[in-house]
Amino acid sequence: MSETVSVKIGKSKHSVPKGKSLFQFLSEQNWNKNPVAAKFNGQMVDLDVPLSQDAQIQLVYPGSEEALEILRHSAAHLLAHAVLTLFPETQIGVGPAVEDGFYYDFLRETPFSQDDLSDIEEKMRELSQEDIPIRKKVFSKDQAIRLFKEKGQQLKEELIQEKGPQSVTCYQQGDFIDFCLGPHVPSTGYVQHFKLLSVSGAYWKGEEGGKQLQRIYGTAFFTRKELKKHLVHLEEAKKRDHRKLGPQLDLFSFNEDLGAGLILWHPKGGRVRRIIEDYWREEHLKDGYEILYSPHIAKLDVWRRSGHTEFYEAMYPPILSEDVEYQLKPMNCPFHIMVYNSSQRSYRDLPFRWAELGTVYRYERSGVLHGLLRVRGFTQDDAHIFCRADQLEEEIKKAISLAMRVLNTFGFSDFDIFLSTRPEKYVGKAEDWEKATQSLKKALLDKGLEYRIDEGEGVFYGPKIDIKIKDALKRSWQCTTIQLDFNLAERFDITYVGEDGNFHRPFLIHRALLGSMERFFGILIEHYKGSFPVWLAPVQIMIVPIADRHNDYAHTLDQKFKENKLRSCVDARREKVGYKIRDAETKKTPLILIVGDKEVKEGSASLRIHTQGDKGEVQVEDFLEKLLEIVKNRDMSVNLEEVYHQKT
RNA sequence: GCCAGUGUAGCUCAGGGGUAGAGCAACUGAUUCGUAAUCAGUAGGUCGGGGGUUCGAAUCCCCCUGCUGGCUCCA
Repeated sequence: MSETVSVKIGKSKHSVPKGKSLFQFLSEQNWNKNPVAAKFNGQMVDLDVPLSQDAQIQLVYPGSEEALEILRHSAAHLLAHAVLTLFPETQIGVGPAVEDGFYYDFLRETPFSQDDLSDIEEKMRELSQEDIPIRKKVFSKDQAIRLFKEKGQQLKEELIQEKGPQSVTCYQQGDFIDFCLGPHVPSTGYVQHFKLLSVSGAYWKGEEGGKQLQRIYGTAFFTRKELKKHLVHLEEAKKRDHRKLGPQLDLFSFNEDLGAGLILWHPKGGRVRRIIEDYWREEHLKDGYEILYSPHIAKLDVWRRSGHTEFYEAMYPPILSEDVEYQLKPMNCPFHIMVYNSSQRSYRDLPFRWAELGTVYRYERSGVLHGLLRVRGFTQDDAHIFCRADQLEEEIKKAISLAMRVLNTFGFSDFDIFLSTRPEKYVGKAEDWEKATQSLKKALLDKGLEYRIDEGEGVFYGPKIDIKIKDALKRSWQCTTIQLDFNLAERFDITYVGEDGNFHRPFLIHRALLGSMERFFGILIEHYKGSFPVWLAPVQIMIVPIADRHNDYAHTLDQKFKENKLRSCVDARREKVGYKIRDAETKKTPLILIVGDKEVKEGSASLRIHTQGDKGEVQVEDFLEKLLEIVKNRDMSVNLEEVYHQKT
């Protein structure tokens, strides 16, 4: 008589012969859905787990995040399997599932080419069709080391040596075996809808100076449809690429002769930037900020004192002037602190809120430069707040509100907020850290904002709040940061005279809302796909006269708009209307006004809205009034429909 | 910085040892036109820069530079 165990799968109870694998049991039951793994008393396991004890089992089905991660992990194994089949001399590194797919690192004398990639993908498909069972194997550490040594897999050998426990789990599919914790899908046939995307370099164990490996990236899904959707999404992202749209829309450019990471803002980009800056200033003044200006260089000693020479790598070498070394500024902080220290401050003066659009220069290594998002010269929307302990919480709240208000206006309403707390190595007093961290938490709580705590992940000089915004494609971008700085406060010995007549150290809050003008502009371009809302668009209205005889009227309208501080333009070229409209549409002009005989006679214009098409005739005064309202309110939508009733 | 790929007209791309090509854009002319491309013509390039191999280099090799995908970095 064989022993049985009692297992509860979901809500149904079963009595099963002890030791039978879950997979086998499910097959016998003709389980109609296709799980990929299971949770055995809460622990994630493979489906072929032996049912050796009474257990509560939850099956993991496609559709869940966990299942997708398992699938992708198995896809990574399939990739390595294919690579070793085609190129047996290759050594395999590590191959995890990542955010949008998976990768596997390989060590090989000749790097993989694009052609290799399609061969590998082809081989993966073959192996998938063979539907090879994936089995978990447990070895002793010594056995495992010997096994991989025999296979010439030194990287794996090294990994097991370093990380392997006494009993080492491996996964085998056919003649491919990998050191891995799992779990995995039951067989290679589960991995069907995948695509290899790119090859790149990667360092062994992520250590710079370590061995250079070849990393192959891919993605995998449970259905063809999902895979297709993801690939379309990638295409969509490409179409929004600000590096493409920027020069196309004549917003900015780079120039090889000028140098890498240095931006040329064109007139149209300059317009948008000015509008952003004007708005930025307006909001800051509302919140009691003062605007500062500071130089682009300072004596090297300033940066020695601030600690930047010591902690900060990304500085350009000093410039020598009359035997004194000067340094191009990578930060604005010391300047603001010097303004603070320019006179004795009283507790009555605080808080100070000082903001500056400060242009800084950082030596970013060539390989990290990326469009407007990572450059060598950029303008931070910086500010420093000096306040007393009793003002701290209020000041943080104000800064958060300002950030939210500004970001909302630009059309961002989806945020990820992070609070980083004290790391092991830190400067300043522990009690100040505690006080500051509590204030940050309280401020977030008060604002009703959800946030995640990165325990011990703070920078050495103070706790901070980071706000990441999500754009139209749900991609996350770091913009706002609100940081306490105990380091500079001490190094520059900032003080105020308190009510008690003694010197006290104020809290120093460092904060940026948009991050940098360049970066934020890049994000905006991608968010809006180059089609800016009316209040931001470099050209808001394109006036299109149908024939030469309508040019005068077109110019009259143009003049009227300009007098109202609107950005309009007349396309008086001797081209057909269709041509001019197409041109304006390609340039993503939000509003197009067409004027012909009828409009001249009636003092009207025919309105066309970008991507929405013909909206019919409008009365100019009426249109102007409504447009001004939209611009004044900084209405994000280009859609005039709600405020504008289409004439029939 | 590292690994790999890549740079031909303003843009998109063809040409891969034997006189540099197309479409769009630009310019000129004709067309005066009603909601995403009118027609014809003209001009435009040290093929990213430098060096080498060769009778001859856009093409092959080396160095530099920019860009792209990653890695590392982003106190």
